[in-house]
Amino acid sequence: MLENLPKTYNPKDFEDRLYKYWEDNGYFSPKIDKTKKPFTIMMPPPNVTGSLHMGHALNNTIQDILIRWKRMDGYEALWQPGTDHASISTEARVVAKLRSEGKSKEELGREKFLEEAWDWTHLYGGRIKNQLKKLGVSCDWSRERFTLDEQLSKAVEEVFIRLYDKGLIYRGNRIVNWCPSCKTAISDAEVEHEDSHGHIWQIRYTLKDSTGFIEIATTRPETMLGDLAIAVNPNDERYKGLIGKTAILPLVNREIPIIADEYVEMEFGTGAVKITPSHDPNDFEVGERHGLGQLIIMNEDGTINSNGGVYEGLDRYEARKKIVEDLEKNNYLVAVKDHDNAVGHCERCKTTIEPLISKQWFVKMEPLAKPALEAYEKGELKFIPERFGKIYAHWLENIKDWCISRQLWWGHRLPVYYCDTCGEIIVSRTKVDKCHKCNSSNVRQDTDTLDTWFSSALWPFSTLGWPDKTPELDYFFPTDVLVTGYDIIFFWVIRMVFSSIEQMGEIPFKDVFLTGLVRDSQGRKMSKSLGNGIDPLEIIEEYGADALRFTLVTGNSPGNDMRFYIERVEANRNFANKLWNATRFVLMNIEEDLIYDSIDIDKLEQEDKWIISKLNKVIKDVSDNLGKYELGLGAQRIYDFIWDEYCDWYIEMVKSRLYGENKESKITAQKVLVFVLKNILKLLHPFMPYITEEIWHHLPNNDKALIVSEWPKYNHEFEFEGAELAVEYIKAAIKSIRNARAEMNIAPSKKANTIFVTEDDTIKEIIENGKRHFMNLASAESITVFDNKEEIGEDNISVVLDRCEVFLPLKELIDYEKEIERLEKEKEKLEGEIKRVVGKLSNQGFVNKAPAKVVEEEREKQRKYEEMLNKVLERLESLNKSK
RNA sequence: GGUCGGUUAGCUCAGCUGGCAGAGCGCCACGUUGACAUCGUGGAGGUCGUUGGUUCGAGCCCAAUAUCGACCACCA
Repeated sequence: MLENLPKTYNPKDFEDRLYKYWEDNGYFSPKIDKTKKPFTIMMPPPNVTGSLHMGHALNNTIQDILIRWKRMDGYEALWQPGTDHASISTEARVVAKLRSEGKSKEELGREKFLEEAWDWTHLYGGRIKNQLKKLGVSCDWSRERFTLDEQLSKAVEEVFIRLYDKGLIYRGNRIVNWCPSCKTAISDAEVEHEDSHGHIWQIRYTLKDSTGFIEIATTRPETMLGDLAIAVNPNDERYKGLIGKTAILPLVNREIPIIADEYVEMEFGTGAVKITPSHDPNDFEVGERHGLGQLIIMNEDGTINSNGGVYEGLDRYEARKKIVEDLEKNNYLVAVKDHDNAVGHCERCKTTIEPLISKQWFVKMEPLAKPALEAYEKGELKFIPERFGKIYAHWLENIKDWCISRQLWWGHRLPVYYCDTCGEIIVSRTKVDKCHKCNSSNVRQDTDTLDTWFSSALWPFSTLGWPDKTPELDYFFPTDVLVTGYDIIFFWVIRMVFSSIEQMGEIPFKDVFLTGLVRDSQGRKMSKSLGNGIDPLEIIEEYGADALRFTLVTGNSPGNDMRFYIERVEANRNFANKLWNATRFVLMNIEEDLIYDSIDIDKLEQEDKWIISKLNKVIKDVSDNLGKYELGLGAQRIYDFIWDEYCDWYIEMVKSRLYGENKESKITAQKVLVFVLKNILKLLHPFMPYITEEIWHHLPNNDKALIVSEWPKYNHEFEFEGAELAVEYIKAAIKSIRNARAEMNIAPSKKANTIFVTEDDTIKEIIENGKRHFMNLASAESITVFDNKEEIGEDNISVVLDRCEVFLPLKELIDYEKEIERLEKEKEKLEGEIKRVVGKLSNQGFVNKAPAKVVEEEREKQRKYEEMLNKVLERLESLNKSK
């Protein structure tokens, strides 16, 4: 007996130790080996100051499964890890921290603030890395990168300058989404629209010539302070006479023109729209068309500015309230109606977005989007599941320019300088002290930083050393698959694709595997505010990383949200325990000095061939599943094989040989036990890396770690169809016998002579060969095989099988009422089956058109069921007679 | 308004190219044989949301419909 395992599976005993062992041995670090194929995955960089949540656990588990599989399958597998500086959220946290200390970012100044931010980063920066390690991720930590690393910053700067030089980055005064809380512009992708129940106010503007008035409708009355016109549709008969006239803006008393523009929809509201070019994207365009100019009425914090007259200083919502009151007081307000519309919110802080005209930097998207779309349309870029391709394409087809400047300090500062003397804009790789145009030294760098996603868009190549030509970039790029949540397709996936095409000339990855959300057991999104988040680390602590990993990849399909149930983790922990104990059994029953590395096919017995043949199929299926990203199916396949075939049947079948006298048979069983177990461990390793590696080191003849062992291959020598059929027949027979005994309440300990009656030579042979199994697994005391039942007495339990009948002469235990009941049930079942089969076969269409194989199978079923039914009827008849 | 998902056992979900409906949990009965009670054996439980269609054959394909959900969207 070999070194034993502890009696129960306790993952805490070895998980951390094994992780260190893998890492210390450099197993996570691939080499550049041109004789081997690379396989690369870029880890979506978590926020540097973030902490591990179920979403991370899910997609990192998936990535780890793929990486471990490919590594074993002979690839140089690089999994590139790192973290993201997450400008807006990190900055918000540092600002909040400062506020709690009674300080503000402004009074601290840029330099000091950045010091604070770096302190914060260093304080929390290692946390998520250590949490990921707990999960067992086999990424190459020696290559860890951070988006603010010097190298990556260089890449950011390089891309900015290249795009600027190509005219793809420009500065413009345009309507942007402004977050009054974060006090920065954000991109369209960062705005979340949410339906809200609001109001629409109908307001009367008097005409200057006192000939009447015009009524407009608005959902944001406070913006009237910035009105520069009223627009109507040129085809609107109601207003034809008013076009060109002047209206007086209520409360403000500004004179504004009534203009005609196609943009106005006659059916909506009153058919007349107030135009506020500085605070609404549509109005902005109308304003441009009609040369209305601009009037900004709001400060960056959402309060009304000095252009708002008496309303100056009020928050936008206070101003709204006050303005409505004043309108009402002065009889300008005609009506208020309930009105639902979608309001934009800041993705980070949920504050309502204020559309605001502002001078910002933009990336011109159309030329970049086009090839990104083509890559998808040509099929170079694939999505799993496919439906996400449409979402990707739809976004690209409707893309708008990307606002990339942020009024934040934490991030990549724009490499842009302004000459205050001559107004020149200088974009430069190096610090600029003097204007190259007017030679003035009155030059200052732009204070803005870039959108975080601008740097993460470069992640697939910046982490490999770009813009330098590095061997890593040459070997590992492009990557193979991206695994990420569907919620960041717009933020990240799309931007990586076009950035990569633009800078590298090719797509950054071929496949995009999208995961769904992990929700709580009630189907709610896990969130901090709800307090319903489940901490992966707590789960790992209690059940082990393997159980958590297995839970996350089974029981759902890619791209679908999943509910997280602790019961499922428990079930998977139990599975690990099952494997653990199966291994203990094997270890208790093998010999130390035996060589287990080869098995001799000639010496294999029936059940050996059966399990090896089954294993062979599992190897094929799991490999296929992994290749198609069907991780859940693959995991399930191994689970079933381990539990239902290896543990429930093979181990049970082989026990008698292990305890028996036949030395050679025993050795063969021992070798097969170990052989199959080793293969199981390999197949399961990507899913449950810890337990498999731990067990592996207890098995004999293992010279290297499981993590770098070879992935099993399908082997044609292991196709044993005959043995498979035979063992499956035996299994079915054992189940039927057990069933009959259980229904008759006969304890398994009560052994019975078991008499088989069959004329079929194949069946006879199977039974003869399977005697042992009936004795051990079907409570048989002895086995007898007869050609017919004449030699058998009357007082039996009978079990009808395919081409065979089994009799258990347990006279004193038989309750004939029950036996009849049981057989009646059997009869009904068979009659139902026969009805179905006969129906099918009497359909000429089926017989003529279905594949011959299918028809033949049905015929065979008909024969089988009818034969079995006859036996049941016979049996019932004789029972009723003797009653 | 547009697009896309889900609807299968009591619960949560699988179900690959159309060919006898599956798993885990839960439930019922029995079980301490030296791997495992984190277990074993047996069992109950489903008109695959509804209606049509295609097909020899539909959980799967098509069309409607109901319902829940997600995403996109500048109707003031």
